[in-house]
Amino acid sequence: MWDNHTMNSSLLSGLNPEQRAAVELPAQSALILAGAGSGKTRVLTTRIAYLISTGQVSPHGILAVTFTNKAAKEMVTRLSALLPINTRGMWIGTFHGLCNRMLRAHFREANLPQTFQILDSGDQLSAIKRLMKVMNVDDEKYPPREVANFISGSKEQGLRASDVEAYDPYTRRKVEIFAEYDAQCQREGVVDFSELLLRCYELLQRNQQLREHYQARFKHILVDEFQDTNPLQYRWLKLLAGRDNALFAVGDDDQSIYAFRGANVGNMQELLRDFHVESVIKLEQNYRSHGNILDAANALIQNNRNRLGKNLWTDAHKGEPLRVYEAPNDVEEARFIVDEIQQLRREDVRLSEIALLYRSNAQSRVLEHALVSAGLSYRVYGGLRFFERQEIKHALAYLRLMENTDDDNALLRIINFPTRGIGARSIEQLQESARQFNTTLFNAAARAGGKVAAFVGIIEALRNETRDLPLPEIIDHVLQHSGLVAHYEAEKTTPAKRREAEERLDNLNELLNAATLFVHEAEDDSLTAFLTHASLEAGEHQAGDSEDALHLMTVHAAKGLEFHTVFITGLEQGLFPHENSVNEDGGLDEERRLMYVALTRARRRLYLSFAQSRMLHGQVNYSVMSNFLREIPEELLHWLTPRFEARRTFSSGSQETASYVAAFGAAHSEPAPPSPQAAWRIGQRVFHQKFGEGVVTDAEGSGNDGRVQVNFKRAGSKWLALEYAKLTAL
DNA sequence: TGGTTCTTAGTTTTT
DNA sequence: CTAAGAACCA
Repeated sequence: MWDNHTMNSSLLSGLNPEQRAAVELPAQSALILAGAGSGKTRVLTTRIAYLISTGQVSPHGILAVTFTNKAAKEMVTRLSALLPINTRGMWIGTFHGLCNRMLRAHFREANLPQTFQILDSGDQLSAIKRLMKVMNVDDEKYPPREVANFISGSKEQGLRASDVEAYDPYTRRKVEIFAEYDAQCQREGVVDFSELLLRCYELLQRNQQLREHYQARFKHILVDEFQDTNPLQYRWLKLLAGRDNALFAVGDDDQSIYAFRGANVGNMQELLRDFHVESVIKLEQNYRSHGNILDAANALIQNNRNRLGKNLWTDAHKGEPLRVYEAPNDVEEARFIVDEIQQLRREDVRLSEIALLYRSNAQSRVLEHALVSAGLSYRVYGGLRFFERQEIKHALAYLRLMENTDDDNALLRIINFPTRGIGARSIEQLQESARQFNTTLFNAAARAGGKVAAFVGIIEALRNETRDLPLPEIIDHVLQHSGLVAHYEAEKTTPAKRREAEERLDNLNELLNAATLFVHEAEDDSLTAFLTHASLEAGEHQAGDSEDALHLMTVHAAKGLEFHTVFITGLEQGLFPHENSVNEDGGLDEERRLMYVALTRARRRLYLSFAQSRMLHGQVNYSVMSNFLREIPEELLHWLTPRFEARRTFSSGSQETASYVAAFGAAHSEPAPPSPQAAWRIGQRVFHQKFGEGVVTDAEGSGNDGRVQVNFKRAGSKWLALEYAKLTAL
């Protein structure tokens, strides 16, 4: 036992009054509105430490939920630093991780096999495709992607197939697929991500004894990033909280950027009502950014309706203004960024302290190209993750099938990989026979003869040979004897292929390392546990983390991170905000929150850049500056190029114009002659040199400064800046 | 069965 | 443009 008094004073020292109030709240439900950089994680972990050290609850009675494994890990790390306790047995994890834990503990009650496997999004998609083939569903009319979203979306609303109300034949068919898909998963002993949550929710709902057990246990439930919870997650929390437990939710409605995937910010309002929350505490003091950056973020986000309301402030200096750069095109934008980074390096800013953010992944290309040319090292985040690589998925499929022969998904992935002469024809026969005998593919394969039976022999041999071996040895054995290693060794034919094959072999080796590490760190070092780990933690990044490199990522991926310098690139209408979002309701607001997240990533320096034209889908696209940039007060900005609007007032031939053209000539080497046409009318037929014939469908601005939307016969609908696009009336 | 060419689509995606 | 997937041929 330690001295409560000293422990508390050291715990609470350094907290501001609001943070402290949040930490010291009595045991009742609360909502903490925590702005960007306001010390949210610190409050969450200190709250846990406080509850434990004041004896209000034992570590055993805490349930702490996050969305990412990274956040969960960080919480554990920080907690261990605050308190001399063993965090191992504590229930701190992601929604999915915790649900998995409960389902494993009560697999019988949940009607699952002990070794049930978890399908990631890719596995789920292939399971759906396979099923749709069996059901004879037209995948043109029902794109598997959409069906997958429909199923996951329904589950995230807490709905089973039988609960979905379908009023049209189209939806009815999707519901049928949904029902069949669930039946298939059940047969095969697998669960997808949303099933993990729904199954756990149903388990607690139906099983009074279990529910009461956990309700009695978790007196304090703490949730991070509460604005990102979906309806099912919220119901799960409500169920566990029951009538008496305290739900401590931390979130920021202004940083809700996952509504497109089912997150429901409305949960924050519901929480206030359902839990009779008396204490809403706002954490508005920001410890991250300089004043100008926060002022810009505040000004921007004020344009959103339906906010809970919050304004960030800081004790820090105003700092520099935000630097704005208008480039003639995407390549020049990248070149500018490279120049600035080289300058920053001379000022001793480390590369790893600089982030290049963009709205969509495709934008990284141009940037990467410029960085490679300049010899600057960088790292693109959010690419293919370790456990999602083809060769890793293959290796895992062997392991999964050994563990659970009902897993048809796994079987289909490897029955002919490496190739062993089992083609589409044989597989079809196998599926037919499995259906006939109402059994799994593996069982059907065992009855078959020839190559198919040989495959069954391979799996059974692997199983027998690895029985009772430690995990890394199991994996090593499987890699060697499945033929995977030999397959990739044999791929080393041409130099180009050799590099690829070597990389894949390296990754397989890395899988072995991952398993070794896992055995050392995990409480449960069984194969099942490792496979679960592989599904739930697709694995951050491979080696090379130590190198000083720039960070390239989407704005979504940047949430929760911070950098000395941030470049927000591609600030153009149609790109950011993205045109697809503008049509969805609430879409523009979500885009604005995304911009808010982007702005608040920067500690000291922020660059905002946009390009007049950019290569998109292989065609040059012209666009105008993002409205989000217009929403930032002028006095916070420092334009590195002449301001967009200012140029319009130039009279031709003036000195200013001449110097401007000299400096930024690339895009203006062929200044568009003033169009004789004063304004384009909607419905006007026009001709464009590159896109051909089209019809004006919309117009903005006036005269030569505006832009028009033209629906081209060949090239589709486009927005064109009249200043640059040469349109002829037809 | 495996390599080729053709077609088509192209936001964001913690698990 | 370019990457993935399907259709297509050897």
